[in-house]
Formats: sequence, C-alpha cells, structure tokens
Amino acid sequence: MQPAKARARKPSPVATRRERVQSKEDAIIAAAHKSLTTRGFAKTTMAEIARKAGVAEGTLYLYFNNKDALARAVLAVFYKRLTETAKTGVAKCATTRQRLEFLARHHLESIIGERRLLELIASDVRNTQAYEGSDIYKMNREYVAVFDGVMRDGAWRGEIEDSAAQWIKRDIFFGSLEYSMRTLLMKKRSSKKDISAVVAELVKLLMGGAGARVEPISGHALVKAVDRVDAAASRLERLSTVKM
Amino acid sequence: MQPAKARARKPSPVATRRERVQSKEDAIIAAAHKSLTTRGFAKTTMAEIARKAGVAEGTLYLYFNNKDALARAVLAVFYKRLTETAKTGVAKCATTRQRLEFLARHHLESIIGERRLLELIASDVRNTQAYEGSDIYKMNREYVAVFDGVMRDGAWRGEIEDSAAQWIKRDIFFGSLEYSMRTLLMKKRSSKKDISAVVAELVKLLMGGAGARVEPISGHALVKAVDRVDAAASRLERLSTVKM
DNA sequence: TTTAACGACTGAGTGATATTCATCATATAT
DNA sequence: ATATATGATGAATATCACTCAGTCGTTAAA
Repeated sequence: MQPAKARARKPSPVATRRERVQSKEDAIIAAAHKSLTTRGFAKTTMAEIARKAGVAEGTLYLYFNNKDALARAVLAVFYKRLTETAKTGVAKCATTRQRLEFLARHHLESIIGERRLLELIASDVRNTQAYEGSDIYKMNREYVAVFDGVMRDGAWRGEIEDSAAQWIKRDIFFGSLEYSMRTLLMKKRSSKKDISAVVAELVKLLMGGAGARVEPISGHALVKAVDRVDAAASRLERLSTVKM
Repeated sequence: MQPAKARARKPSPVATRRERVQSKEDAIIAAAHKSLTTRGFAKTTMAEIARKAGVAEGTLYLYFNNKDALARAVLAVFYKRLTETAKTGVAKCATTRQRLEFLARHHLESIIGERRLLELIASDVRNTQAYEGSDIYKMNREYVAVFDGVMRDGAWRGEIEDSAAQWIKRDIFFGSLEYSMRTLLMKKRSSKKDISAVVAELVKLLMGGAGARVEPISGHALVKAVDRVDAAASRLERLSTVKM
C-alpha cells in the first residue's frame, strides 16, 4: 500500500517538495491565526506573521496575494472546522430541540473563542463587491446549511412551526447569537449560565414557543391584571387618606 | 435679548470665532461621514477627508486626536440622530406592537442606509478595552434604552410576556436586524416586502409568539375591568392634584 | 502706533507598514 | 555537470497616519 510514498524518488527522511510547501503554508496560516485572534486585524503586521512563521516577509506573498487574502485563508480554516464539528454534533442529537440547542451553544462558544475573526467578516470580506462567489461565501453557505437542514427536518417532522421564511429564521438565529456574544464579552463574570439562557430562549422562539404557550397565557395575563388592580387600589387608598 | 451677540466686539457680518470653529468641525465630520460611508474605514484617507472638508491635513488633528476619534465622532452624530428619531417615532405609536414594529423598521432602514458605520462599531470601537465608559458606549445605552422602555411598558400592561431576561430580548432584537441587513443587501431586488417580513416575524416572536394569542388577552373580561379601574384611579388623581 | 502674545492653521517631514522585485539557493531534470 | 524551475529572501518602494516648526491674522499690552 501507500503507493504515493513508494513512488517517492527520495528515500530521505525529509518530506516531498509538495509536502514541504504545504506545511509552510500551514505554518503561515497558523501564525496569522495566532496574531489575528490575539491582536486583531489592524494591529497585526505582516512582519510579525513572517517572524512567527519563520519565513521572510516576501515569502508571505508567494502564498497569499495580500494581507486580506491571508486573513481570508485563516477564516476559511475556521469555517471548515466549524462546519465539521457542527455536522458531527448535530448527527448525535435525536430531537430537533436538542439539535438546535447544540447548534446554538456550539456557535456561541466558537465565536466567543475566535471573536476577533468575526471582525474580518464584517469589516473586510463582506464589503468586497465580489463576496458572492468567493470562497468565504461558499463556506458560509455550507455552514448555515447545517442549520437550514435541522429546521427543514424539524418542520417536516412537525416538531416546529414553519411559518416564517427560512432566511428570516436563519438571520434571527445567527444574528442573535453574534450580538449576544458582544454582550457576554462585556459582562464581567458569569458565562455558563448566561450562554444557557440565551440558547434556551432562542430555541424556544424558533420552536414556536410551544412548550410555554398553553398554561402561562391566561395565567400570565391574569397575574399582570392583578398587579394593576393592586396598584390602582393603592393609588385610590393614598387619595382617600389625603382627604381632599 | 441676545446678550451674546450684543456683547460681541465686532459688528462684522462674519461669524464669531467660536462659531467659525464649530462650523469647521461640522465640515470635517460631514466630510469624514461621506468618505466613511461610501468607501469604508480602511480605504478612506485623512488626506481625502481634509480635501473634502477644505482644510489642511494637519488641521484634522487640531479637532480630533486620530482617525479613530474622528470616526467615533461621526458615529456619535449618527447615534444621536438615530436615538432622537426613535424616541419621537415611538411616542406617536399607541400600542406596544406598533412601537416594536416602528422600532424594528426604523433600525433596519437606518442601518441599511449607513451600513458602513456599523463596521466601526464592530471592528474598532468594541475592541478598545475602554469601551465601557466611552461616549459611544453611553450613546448606545441611550439608544437601546428606547427599546427597553417599550418592552418594559408592554410587559407592565400585560401586552407581552416578560419571561426571558431583558438583555436577551435586546440582543435578539438588534442582532436579528443587523444580520438581516446583510442578507437584504445581498439580495438583488426586493426590499420593502422583505423588510416588512423580517419586522413582522421579529415582533411576533418578541410579543410572545402566536398571533392568535393577542386577541384573547385583551378581550378578557378581567383586563377590561382592570382598564376601567385604572382609568378611574387616574381620573381621581387628576382631580385631586388640581384641587390641592 | 508698535509690539507682543495668542489662537488657528498649514504642509513638508517622519516613521510605520504593506507590497514589489532583483537576486540568491536548492532541488530536479537532462 | 549543467540547466531549469521552484522556492525563498530582504532591501527598496509606496502609501498613509501622524508630527511639528513655522505662517498668518487678530487681540491685548505698552
């Protein structure tokens, strides 16, 4: 077996040329990833990346046309990994509710960890006129397709309402999570609990709010009404004691 | 009247020194706004802004410490205007549902128009360690407070459930809208209809889901009775304060 | 009136950084 | 061994945010 290895001209322990190039590219991407996620796009310099990767500055441009392209490459491996883990995670869940919960928590935790990469999407990639058709666009499509699949399947099984358009639900799902990330990052402590709260609420909304719908409706309104009667009574009492 | 004018040393028709400085600052911000919204942060140069504003490059630094600060100033006038129009718009709406619909549409249309400014929030401002306590942070707080007020009031009236934490609802609201913006910008045609669809769905979710739920609550006999007690209390209050 | 001080402003100059390119090094092919 | 192609280099270039020594007009003081 291993015909590729067997056909190698050189019996030397060093890798083939192609492998060497590949590993160098990997090293560059890894170095760029580290700098981008720790210092952000604006503050990372090509010189810094080159140093971390152990290559000359000019070498970076043999592998990537410019800083943007390098950042996009970093984003690409992030998306690839994100999509893979999302797919395998969903496959392990039995119900639609569990799948959505997993996807939400998975997305939220992932983007909290790599928050700085989201800058790139917002400020850089999305602005290019040629975003559609780009690699990043395709990867994004593939990633959100996981969510779409779960929702479609859930609707087919009758586990969730499918009233609204799919793209709207998708935007609500990912939009809420990305915005929540900002809030969570600003809160000093707490995390686990807050993440769970966001996930639970979001899933509840997307599932149609079904679980909580039956009882609370009349009960909820009733409680509110009682509160208001109570408040109104207090106001009346105050008036009467003042004796106008 | 107009003691300031009367006290002015010079009767000349030109503006006072302070006014001249102010109008120059306005010109700089306007120029920066134009460049930032049309070309994005990275591609606008200080030289370009200076040219548009009709001042020397060095002058920009008399008014703003650096490019970031100038961008933040642009963001500030955007927030100020956004908050004002949001407040006045909400005041004109009678029901919670209408208020939320107005806020959602208002936010979505505004950020579609000034989409490039959102970059600044995401990629620049939010990264600074000192974001809390900054002017932009305060303005953001004031803006989202409009939404918070509407939600709180709606919960008080019993028009909406207030099961989830307020900050979660807030993130869902603004997050969904900002993400939807991206989708809407990528769709070739259509706008009005899609905006309405997003707004409707989002409001439906925040109001507690099912459309059928709204009717029974307000139609409930108890709620009507509460309205009457509430109104009666208010009338008495008015009467008593007038007399005293 | 002359002089000094001040505030607003200028734009050539500085430093940092992305990007290029002439050149070198090594491996592969003949 | 020589030639060729591939990979790599880092000094040089271009761009751009930012600085600063100096100008100009106005006000205050002598």
